[in-house]
Amino acid sequence: MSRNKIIEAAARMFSRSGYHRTSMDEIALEAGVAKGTLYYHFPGKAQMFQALITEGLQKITETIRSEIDRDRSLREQIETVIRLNVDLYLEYSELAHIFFNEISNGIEEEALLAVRKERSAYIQFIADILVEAGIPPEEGPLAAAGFLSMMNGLCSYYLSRSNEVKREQIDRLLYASVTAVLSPT
Amino acid sequence: MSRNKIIEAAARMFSRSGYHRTSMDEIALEAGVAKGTLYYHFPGKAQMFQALITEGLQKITETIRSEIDRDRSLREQIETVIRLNVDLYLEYSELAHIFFNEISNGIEEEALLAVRKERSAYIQFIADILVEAGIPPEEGPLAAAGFLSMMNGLCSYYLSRSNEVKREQIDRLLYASVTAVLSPT
Amino acid sequence: MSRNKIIEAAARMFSRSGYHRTSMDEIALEAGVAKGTLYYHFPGKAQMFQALITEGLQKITETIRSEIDRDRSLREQIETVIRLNVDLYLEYSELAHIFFNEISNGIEEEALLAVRKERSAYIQFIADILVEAGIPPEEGPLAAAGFLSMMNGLCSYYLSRSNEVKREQIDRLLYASVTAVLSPT
Amino acid sequence: MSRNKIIEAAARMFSRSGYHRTSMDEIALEAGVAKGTLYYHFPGKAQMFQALITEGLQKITETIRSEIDRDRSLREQIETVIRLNVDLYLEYSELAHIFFNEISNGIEEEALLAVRKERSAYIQFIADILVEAGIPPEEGPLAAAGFLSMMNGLCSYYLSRSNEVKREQIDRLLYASVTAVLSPT
DNA sequence: TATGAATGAGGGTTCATTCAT
DNA sequence: TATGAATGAACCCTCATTCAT
Repeated sequence: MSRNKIIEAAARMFSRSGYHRTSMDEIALEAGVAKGTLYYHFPGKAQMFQALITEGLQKITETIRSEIDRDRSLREQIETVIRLNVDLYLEYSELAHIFFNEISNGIEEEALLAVRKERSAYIQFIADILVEAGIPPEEGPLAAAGFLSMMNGLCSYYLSRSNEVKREQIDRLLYASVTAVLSPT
Repeated sequence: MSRNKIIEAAARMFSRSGYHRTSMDEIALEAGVAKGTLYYHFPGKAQMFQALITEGLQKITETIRSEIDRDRSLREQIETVIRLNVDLYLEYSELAHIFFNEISNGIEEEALLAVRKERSAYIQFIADILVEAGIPPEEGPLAAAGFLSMMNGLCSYYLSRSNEVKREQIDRLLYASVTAVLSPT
Repeated sequence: MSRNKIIEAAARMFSRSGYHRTSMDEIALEAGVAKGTLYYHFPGKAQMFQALITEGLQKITETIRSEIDRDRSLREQIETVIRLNVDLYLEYSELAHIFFNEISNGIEEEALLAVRKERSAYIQFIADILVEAGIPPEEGPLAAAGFLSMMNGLCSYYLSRSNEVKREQIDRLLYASVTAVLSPT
Repeated sequence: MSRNKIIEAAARMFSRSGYHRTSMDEIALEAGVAKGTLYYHFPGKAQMFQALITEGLQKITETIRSEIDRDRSLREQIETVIRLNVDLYLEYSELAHIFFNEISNGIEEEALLAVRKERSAYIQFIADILVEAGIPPEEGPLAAAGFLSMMNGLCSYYLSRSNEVKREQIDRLLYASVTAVLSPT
């Protein structure tokens, strides 16, 4: 079906050039369909982006959840969450970047709200894991937001200076931060 | 002089609506000058943004440096760095957001590089403080990048949910993270 | 049969939103058929409009003719023509409006000509009645065109200002105009 | 100034092809300016149309008013109003047609209201003249609307069948109608 | 007889930038 | 030093129509 081709093409293009730099023409070209086809499947650019985020996050949360279940110790669980998030970020860096940060720009209001909701849900998803790991419940979402942003920043830095930084450092710094928050002095 | 009026107007508008949502017309209107005047003082929008960032950061680094000098203990210095950064972020949130994240969009290459350089310099500036505070030198920049991003995320979250979160929590979480990195287990 | 459902749906939609504001999607939706079905029954939008007009007018002229036959006096006949025309206009205002005026827009040439022909025929139909009522034959069509347009304008005005105008005024003004033309000073 | 060139070009194009059939590209081409220039002078197509109508009507009402003042008898005044309106209609037929009828289509709400207001004002302007000539005040606007629509229809018919109809017939029919309304039986 | 996914030409609009004054 | 009219490439979106099933 061309809907999938479009979603995938859009993910590629957004991840490569960002939301605004990617034109509908380019997405159509990349997907190998006519421009009008985009509008047959999605009401507009913003809603396409929204669908892409929603459907992507669903897969991601499912993956993380199932991987965590296999782990025994708390430490392993946290390490898995970190590892999977970093993996995903490094693979879809630009898209993840948009998801975490760039949202507020020129996206249509309704779709923007939907994406924000998606983001809140993901933050809550991470927060729940942190709470289970021992963080005070009322601080969970904030800590999760901080964790994800930090990851975002570390990965960005890593991608632009991969010669100076090793991948392990990212995981280690994140792990240190998280455990610091878990058992505050 | 018009130049200052423009810089200030641009800072206000960018901070209010973001880089792309702010048009040159709006900046001219806000500054109370004609559109052409913008191009008399700056080669283009990107360069105006760059000037704004450069000049703003100069003031900021100076402020932080002088405030730190007054502190005695290491702990006080770190707390000051955190406090000042959070203060600035909360005041110029959107602008800070752009500075830390949104850079990759549709900004002209050359100016983009210049802004990235500024950002690297600021990260290095924070890194130097962290190194002085005990972090291994080769990890300074990455840790600083992580710290700034985390602050970014925490403040964003705080701004959108100020009823659920207290300002103190931000500082505390940041402090915990930083110290965790300073003395890894 | 689908064809009828489509014609009726189209009449409703055109009457509600006008020819151009009504999309083929909307007609299909209103008719409860798939979009492709429209093109199974009609070569295109314009031809659908044309069919709608042709078939509608046939019913209308038959109605008027049979109603007139029952009347005895000239005065009654004229009053009946006026009353029926106004009734129809007020019921299918937008459609009637299109029929009388809006034809010249973006309708395909051939269908446009067909609709114009229908309109001429209807004008001639009214003209014949007027001639029978005493108007000079060479002036019949022009007078009929004037009569129909006037009705059009009066009804439009009435529909937009129904609180200021009474339905009877329309009929009265039309009657006065017609009789003035019948027996010029 | 190019604003005038644009208004004139738009009047020509709208008058030739109607509002919807005329694209902004065509107007720009006809005016000899770049497309963007249209948007420098007008917020959009609808507002351009609105400006065109407003400014045109101003000239027209002024012309009619000054010409009427020279006439002595009531009869002359009415004849003048008829003559000038018909003249104008025949010169800018399509534009006048749009002004009187096509308004309701795909024009932006706000501009649409403005044009409707303009039309109401013009109807009132004609109504005032009719009232002065003896028509009951509460019937003035309706009669004026009827008069203008009739003129519209007669002129349209004349333009499409100029070989069958003489210009004088239009004026005569209109005069007969008006006087019939002035002194109802 | 009916479907609906796919098309692509065409339309209105935005906006950073230029330049004569 | 400053202006603002003019530009035009780029963009998002609409919609009548086609066609394989």
